[in-house]
Amino acid sequence: MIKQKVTIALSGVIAKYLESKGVTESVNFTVEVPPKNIDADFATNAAMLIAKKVKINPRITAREIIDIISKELPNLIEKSGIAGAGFINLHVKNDVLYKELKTILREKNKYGSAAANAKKKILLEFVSANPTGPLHIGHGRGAAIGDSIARILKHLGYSVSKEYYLNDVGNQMLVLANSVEIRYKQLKGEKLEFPADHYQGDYIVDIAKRLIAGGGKIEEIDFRKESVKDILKTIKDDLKDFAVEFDNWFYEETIASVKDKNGKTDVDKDCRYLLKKGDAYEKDNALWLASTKFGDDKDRVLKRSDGRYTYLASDVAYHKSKFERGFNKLINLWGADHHGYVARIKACVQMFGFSKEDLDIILYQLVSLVRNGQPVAMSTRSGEFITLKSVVDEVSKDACRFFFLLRAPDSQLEFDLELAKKQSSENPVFYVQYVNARCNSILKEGKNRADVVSDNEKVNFDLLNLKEERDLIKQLAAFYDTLALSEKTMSPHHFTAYLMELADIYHKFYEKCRVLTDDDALASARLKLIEGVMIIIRTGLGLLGVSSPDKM
RNA sequence: GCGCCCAUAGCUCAAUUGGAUAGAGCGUUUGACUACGAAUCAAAAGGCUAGAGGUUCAACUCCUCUUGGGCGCGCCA
Repeated sequence: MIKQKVTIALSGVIAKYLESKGVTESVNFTVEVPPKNIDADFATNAAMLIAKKVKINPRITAREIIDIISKELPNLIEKSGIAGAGFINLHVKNDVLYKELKTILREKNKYGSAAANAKKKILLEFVSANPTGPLHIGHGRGAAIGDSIARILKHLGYSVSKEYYLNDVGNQMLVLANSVEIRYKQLKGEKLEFPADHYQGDYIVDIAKRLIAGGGKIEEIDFRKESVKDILKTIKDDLKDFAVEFDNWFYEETIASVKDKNGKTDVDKDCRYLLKKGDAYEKDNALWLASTKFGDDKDRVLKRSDGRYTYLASDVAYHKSKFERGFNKLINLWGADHHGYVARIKACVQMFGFSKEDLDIILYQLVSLVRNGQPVAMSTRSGEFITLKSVVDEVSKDACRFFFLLRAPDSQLEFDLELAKKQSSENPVFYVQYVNARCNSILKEGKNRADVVSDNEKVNFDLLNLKEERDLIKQLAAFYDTLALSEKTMSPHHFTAYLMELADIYHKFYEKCRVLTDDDALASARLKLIEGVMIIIRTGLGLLGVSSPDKM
């Protein structure tokens, strides 16, 4: 958190400067890592922003601020200078870097956590694919992004619960049950036509086969329950192989079918509540949600004129239950094809007395599948889908997750199956994992030496003063910034970029600086640096759900 | 027709959310293993950030329009 320290120290300096100029308002300056060609650790745009307010040349303002910095922050800033239109470039003292490295060595995989965040209870809902078939590759992207966001938020100290919402009632389930039943009968020798609008996949036949193997009379089989159970097991297994586990599986049945002693479901009660409150109304024999009151384009039907509820009614009750269970922050990760749904759900949480900021909806663009440049059609109904499992089996869990997390959620992702296979040997994930393997070898070798010092307090960190060593420590500390950025943007892809850059800096250090030199003191210090690299690489890959093998 | 997302190197994508000379990987070309792992490193080539205006000291980033793609717009889920 070096950058944070610099930022805090600078705000003090700048407040002082503004006061001396008689300015009462504050400026929203930034501290950033300058481009590679600039020789400085950090840069701030403060002078340019202040110059505008006090109407002085920014370079003069910068000069005056630098004077205060050198007087006030001698323990933090080694030197500073003016560049370009009025940037202030800052070199931090080496001691600051060493102190941060020691913090990493001490806190290990907890580096970057903030205990104060624990009181925020977050419910992260993702995947939530209908249990009508195995997960396909698009669900895989959602699973990778959602799981990684959960890991990042947990690392930051938040209390996070991962939830899968299961649409186990409704029309689709009847079609599913019927699909299995027809296959069942066909297997039993009945000559039946299989309807074109039913689920075509082979897994339907597999379920029917298992039911036959289980014995029992056809009249006694609940095809809906059995099919959901079967498919759910497949989904859970596939997710597990993808290193994704949920804390809770929320069945739609519990709010839409389960009745209390008065014969009412949660959906009944919530709709009545909204009607009473005036956020729902009756028209044309149907019950409408007055979502336009909260910015939706049009009002939506909750209950059809024939008395059946819509899918939305369940979803309204579901979101109410999220808050009722004590969560004060909701995050929904949806495929971009659901974007039309955002306004109405945002409206409904507000009807229940929460602010629209309490619900964060992240949309991820769908994956378009390509094989050798030819688009592959993806539809659960057609049966022509590529399952998550097949891809994971083909390119490995680590490569698959890393690949999905390489891109920002809102960029469309083209997934070429042949390319993915090819990348199993060239994928950047191996570039990052290789760092860990190399470090591990060195540490192992280092343990054979009796002369190295392992006590953090006795190691002379001052010996780490080459550019490559400073760069490496700075990058380790930037783990902290990457966490903050990922939280702010709700996107894990910053971590793949960060880790690749860390790997790059490490490999350069490796070429330039031999760790196990004859100089015991230097070897000891560099071994500590290696230890720090391993901590960050392992923790960072862990946030992506990617493993860190010691050998490759 | 309306709405949301996107357009950056030959390909797939970044760019610390408005900062300095727009960066990686793959692919192409050239070099480096007699010390800790060559799954690596060093170097070259590759760009009018789709186009046109505007705001700003500063625009890939914000605003307007145009073009071209993806998705959505049901008393379906």
